[in-house]
Amino acid sequence: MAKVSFREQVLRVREDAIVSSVNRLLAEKGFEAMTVDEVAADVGIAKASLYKHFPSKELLAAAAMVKVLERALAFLESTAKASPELSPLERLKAVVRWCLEVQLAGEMPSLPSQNSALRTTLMGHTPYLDCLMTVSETLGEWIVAAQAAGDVDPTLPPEVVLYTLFARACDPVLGVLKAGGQYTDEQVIDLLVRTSFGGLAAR
Amino acid sequence: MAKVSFREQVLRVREDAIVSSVNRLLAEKGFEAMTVDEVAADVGIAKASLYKHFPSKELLAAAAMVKVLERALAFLESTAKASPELSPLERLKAVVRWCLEVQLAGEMPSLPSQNSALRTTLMGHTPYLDCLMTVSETLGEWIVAAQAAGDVDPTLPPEVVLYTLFARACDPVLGVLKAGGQYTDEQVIDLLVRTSFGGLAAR
DNA sequence: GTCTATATCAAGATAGAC
DNA sequence: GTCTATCTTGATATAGAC
Repeated sequence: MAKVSFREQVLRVREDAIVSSVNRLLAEKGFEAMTVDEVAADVGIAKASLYKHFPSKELLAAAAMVKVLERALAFLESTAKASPELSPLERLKAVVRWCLEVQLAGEMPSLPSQNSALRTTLMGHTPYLDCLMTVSETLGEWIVAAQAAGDVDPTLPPEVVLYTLFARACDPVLGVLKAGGQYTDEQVIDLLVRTSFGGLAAR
Repeated sequence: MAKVSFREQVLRVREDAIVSSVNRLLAEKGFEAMTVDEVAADVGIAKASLYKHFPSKELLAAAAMVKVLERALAFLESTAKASPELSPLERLKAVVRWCLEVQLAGEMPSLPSQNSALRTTLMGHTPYLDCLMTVSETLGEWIVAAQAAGDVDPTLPPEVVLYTLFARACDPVLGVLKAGGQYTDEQVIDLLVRTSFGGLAAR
């Protein structure tokens, strides 16, 4: 029993290493440009071994998405727990800030919404769907609460707000500003949080 | 002289057809998923003929980008000319609206900012750079004017406003709302213009 | 489960006749 | 310039030994 558990732990650690590599490579190069050979080389195992753990490139990406969604979920829970005094709007801002930080750290996998093989895999991947739904529901509650409090525009459909927040996870403006090199990471994040919630128009 | 001109016209028409196909396929599937075979089949010519016109897949994409930038430029000029009474802010909103309309029409090519071969080609493609610069300069003037008029947040760096506007050309929220099917095209566009300029927070 | 070696195939690009 | 046929490469995936 102990031996089995040990082996399972070793497996888990290895798979964690794989998913971490995938996560980083997905963030760096995107799904199409990332090759399975690269992943194997990055992890330091043979490609065939990799395929024993994850039977396809699409499932590799799915695992990476699950991992980042679990991280997001953990952040949501810690925010709700550790900072109950924060208003729903402040929480939503914190979520966007977290998204941008993860992106800046090169840990936000970006998947093409157009790739159909990948889409099919994701739509059939229960852990992914579960995580995505949980995150969406939590954010949805915060959004509705923020609207009720008069902090988020109540005339916007909540789902539009939700999608707009999700889109911050792959906002190309972040990379452009970062590449420009004339702002610190903190300034870039502040600018994007401001434009997301405050808009471009003067108040 | 007349004969040469005629031949050149035929060539131009053919290349226009090619670029139109590329434009549509890029909008539909993205750069990586679009294959040169598809383009050739769509245009109705052999692949080798295609390569006589455009020596690489990257140059095909560059031509598509130039075409859409030229369309954008024409829109900017017609807006400035036909509607001199519009405020700079209203013009900027019209530009975003135009971007979203082109996207909804399936005519907005979307290129991955990560692909390095493509990036290299674009950065060496003078017509592309020229068009991009002209568009950027025109928009930049409108942005500064809108800030001076107190309509656009004057505390935002103009370039941040510019990049945020450019990003509307590949906003994933558009596709998600469109796919949801519960809004008309006009409603989707209105929602995105509102969130872009007004932000998510209540006013 | 891990490895080396290989099958398989899709896609960018080209040769050469007309 | 257009075509058919082919080359070449790179990448997903697998076979089979240990």
